[in-house]
Amino acid sequence: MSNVPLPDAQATLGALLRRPYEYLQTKVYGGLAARGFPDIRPAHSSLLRYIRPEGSRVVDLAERAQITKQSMAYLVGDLESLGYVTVVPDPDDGRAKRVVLTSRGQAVWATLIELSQTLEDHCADLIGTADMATLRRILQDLSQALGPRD
Amino acid sequence: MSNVPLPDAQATLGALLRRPYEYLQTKVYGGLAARGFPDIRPAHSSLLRYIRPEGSRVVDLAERAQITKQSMAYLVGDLESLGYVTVVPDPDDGRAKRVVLTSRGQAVWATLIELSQTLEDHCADLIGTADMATLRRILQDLSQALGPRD
DNA sequence: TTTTAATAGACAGAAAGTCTGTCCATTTAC
DNA sequence: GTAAATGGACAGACTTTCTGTCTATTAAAA
Repeated sequence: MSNVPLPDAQATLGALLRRPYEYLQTKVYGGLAARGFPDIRPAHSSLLRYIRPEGSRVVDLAERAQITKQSMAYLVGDLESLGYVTVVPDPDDGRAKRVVLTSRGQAVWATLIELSQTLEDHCADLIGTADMATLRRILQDLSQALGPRD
Repeated sequence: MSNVPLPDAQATLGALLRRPYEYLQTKVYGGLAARGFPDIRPAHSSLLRYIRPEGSRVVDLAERAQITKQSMAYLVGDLESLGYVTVVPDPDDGRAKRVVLTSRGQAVWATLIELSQTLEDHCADLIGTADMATLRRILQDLSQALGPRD
């Protein structure tokens, strides 16, 4: 009687988005490991995605990554101990510090972007460049429509 | 000199996929909480996504969700203690057990699907039904092209 | 200008969710 | 009928997140 799980949990929009997202995630972090950055983990992307060239404060990073400042502070400490970032005092605010990428941090950042591009090119090969362009366009429209922040 | 973070980590395909994915995730679990299921957490979706009406074994769930059987066993134990699933012996295999949704589990499952559909409809309103259909079509093609499993 | 608010971060502790490693019971294969 | 494979249980660890509290400093208000 109870044939409940069948309108297919695999056909939701969320499921469709998850598949390529996890593919990219796996390939990117695998690629980083293969290129000499085996200690960079997915959690670190919360910092790497939002850090600015001139350095960023912990609160700002936390807010953009949508996690608590304590969680971001943990990631900063972790990446600091791994040699990817340094923390320097903020010249404009005695309370604050700035998180800055070391040269190794810049290297990992550049590799991240390069891998992302390569992976996207691979996907474009699979579905065609026209569809990839359309996919990007629609996702961008959707992001915009969802608002800059919830 | 070092203007490294600027080819824009926010413009990658991964970033574009993440935005709507996290939106859906937030809204779905918020919606579940609002509808009387505040104890269902995102991690539980690894089980809820793959459980079958006739019940599923832990190893099967783990394999489909791409986590270890120990991790899946943890989720099973958790959902069992919350009253969403029960574990019954597998009639065909003395070693095995079957994880089965309780009626409350079926209720949360149905609510999950309903929320997903409502959210997708909302997105379709934002970008138009034509674009939503195209988005689905392309994501489905991409999933297919990426292969059934890595 | 002093007092009060808000802000940036540090520290402590806890919890969720994942992993590895080991073990037993049962089933399948030779 | 023994050996290998399989489903699951148990123990322990680690990562990543959270809440709560605290200090130092800055900004706002009196």
